[in-house]
Amino acid sequence: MYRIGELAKLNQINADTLRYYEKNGLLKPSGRSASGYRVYNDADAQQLRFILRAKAIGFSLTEIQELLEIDHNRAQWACQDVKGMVEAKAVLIQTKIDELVQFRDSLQHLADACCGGPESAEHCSILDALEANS
Amino acid sequence: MYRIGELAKLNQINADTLRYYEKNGLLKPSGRSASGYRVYNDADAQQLRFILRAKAIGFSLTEIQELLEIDHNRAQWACQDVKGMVEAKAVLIQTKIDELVQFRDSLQHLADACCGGPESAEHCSILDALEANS
DNA sequence: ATAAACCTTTGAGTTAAGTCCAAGGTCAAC
DNA sequence: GTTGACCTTGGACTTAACTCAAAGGTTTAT
Repeated sequence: MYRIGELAKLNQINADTLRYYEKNGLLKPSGRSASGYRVYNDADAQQLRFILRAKAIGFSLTEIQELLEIDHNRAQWACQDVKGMVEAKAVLIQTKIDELVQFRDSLQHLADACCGGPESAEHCSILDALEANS
Repeated sequence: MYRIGELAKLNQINADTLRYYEKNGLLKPSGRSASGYRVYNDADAQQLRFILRAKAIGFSLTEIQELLEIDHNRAQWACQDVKGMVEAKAVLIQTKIDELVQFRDSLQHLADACCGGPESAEHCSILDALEANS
């Protein structure tokens, strides 16, 4: 049994984050104390670790909600559903990687063409490239 | 001489975006018509292309503002200042790429271990991995 | 008995880069 | 002389995932 601050500290997050997760349907404490304090049990703590692990992997909170729903009703889902979600996410990430690689290459291209010296930037090739008509 | 809608259309952006750029000090129209309409000249149009090109490369509007400032005062800056900015940005992007590659590998790892079949997810290795204690 | 450290709720603020809306003024065509 | 397309301003809204503040109640230690 944990109080909110305790559970937060154990997982190195902010108590506000736990309230936020509750408001968004990700983690509801199993009970409340007589005075209204949130009380989390071990199952709650485990679910929180599920959430944080999935987040670290890169899932959004909305996606995590879907994963939790599946996890709580495993019998009603097929392995391929879950694998499909993960693979779709992988494709998205790959797209993002490709974009960034292209971006990095553009930058590298600009930097490579620049003398990089202490001279005035009057004729800087980088600025010229950005100025260029066309 | 262009009016806001004209310049926007030519560059395939929204007129609101031009007003937003003005508010944020990126592009001030060189004048106003008698009735208060924004009037952009060719130099303005060229600066807009500078902005859009830098944005396509991946710079944030704040960074573009810095680039513009340098561009407008080239004599006061050295090539190495500009090159430094570009290279710093490249390092940041590389870091982001590394993170995403790691994320993608994590996902791939999960997906590879999953049978992906039409069977119930009762014993899905992906969900198990997220559930795992430790 | 009181101070410190915790908890409660509601609601607003944060970042980035726009996008949309309302209420109204202007311009060109027919 | 009146549509319709354009323009003006100010301000609110969007997404994601928190984070903070205010005003007050509870618990724990001294």
